[in-house]
Amino acid sequence: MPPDHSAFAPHDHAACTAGAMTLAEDRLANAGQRLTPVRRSALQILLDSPRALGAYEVLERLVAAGFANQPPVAYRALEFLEDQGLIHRIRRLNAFTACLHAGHAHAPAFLICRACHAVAEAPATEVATALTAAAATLHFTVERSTIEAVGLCPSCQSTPQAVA
Amino acid sequence: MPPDHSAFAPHDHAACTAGAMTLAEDRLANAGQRLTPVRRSALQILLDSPRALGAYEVLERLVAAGFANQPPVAYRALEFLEDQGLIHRIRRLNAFTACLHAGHAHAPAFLICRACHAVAEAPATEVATALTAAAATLHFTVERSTIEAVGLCPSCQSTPQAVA
DNA sequence: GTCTATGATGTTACAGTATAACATGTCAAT
DNA sequence: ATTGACATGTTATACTGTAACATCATAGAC
Repeated sequence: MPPDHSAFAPHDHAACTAGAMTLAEDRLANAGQRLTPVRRSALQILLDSPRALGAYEVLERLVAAGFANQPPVAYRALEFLEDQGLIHRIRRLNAFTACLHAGHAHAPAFLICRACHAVAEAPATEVATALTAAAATLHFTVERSTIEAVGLCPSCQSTPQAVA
Repeated sequence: MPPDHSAFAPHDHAACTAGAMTLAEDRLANAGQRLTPVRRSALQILLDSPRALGAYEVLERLVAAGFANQPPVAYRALEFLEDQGLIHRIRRLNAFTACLHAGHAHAPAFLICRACHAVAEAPATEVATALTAAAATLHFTVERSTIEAVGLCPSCQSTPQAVA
């Protein structure tokens, strides 16, 4: 993995997704969970997308793959995948993105480019630690966290199409 | 202010809200912005609420105060107040909460109790710093951030009604 | 004082996001 | 074969948010 490996840097995406799918299969097998056709398709759809997709965008693609055109079809698959840690929900975008590091315990941070709408997952152990510590001073125990940043990715900083 | 001052600790809430309203008036006057009746009401509604309110909950209360029962009435007031830093949007809840520290530059973290649904604002300078640093390793520049944690507040930890 | 530009509000209509509830199907273990 | 648990199909609806345009109020220019 190159030192600056991230969704913002060029990389062999096909290899990423193939690996992620294999990893997902292993993880689910170990957890006694089933990667049914609709779940597998939903995961593949997100792996194939360079940006986060809304539930209804995922649904469109699922329909193209032969599934029924009903919101619960998409939402159920997405909920399952999120519970299993295979995808993440980006709250600011009402969208979902595949997790390329499934398997690591992680409370990742998401970096959302406001110009090109790319989303990258950043390692955020220190961020999560700081958050847990801040919460502890109020005697609050953190179970899950949402950490998202909006800004400009490397490419969009150079090409100043960057309007507010 | 007591050392553990927070939304989770008992305090003179009426004094808080009165102070916050005064502060809001000052800030808006300095910024050349107007605290119109609907904006003032919306802010008061959020100040009076122990928990974050959805836009439509705010709208209900605005209607009770004599404003029109139309979504834009609430959304416009809320958007204005958020732009001015007087309230915050909690993305995980699709809800809004008054800011009791308006005036300080801050990228606060929000602690959401999953049992009683109280929301507290935690000082999060270190969290924001860590996030900016993590982003910098990917050459991403952070402009705004969303930092939210779900867990258990002090009261709900003691009284184990705490179901998942 | 009245004109006018700006911002705020009223109003209609709709777009987008998400879930409840119940029927049906599938599959594995007994 | 039966059953129980999980998964899917299906209908309907609830919740969240915004576009677009008309009207109104306020403050400053003259």
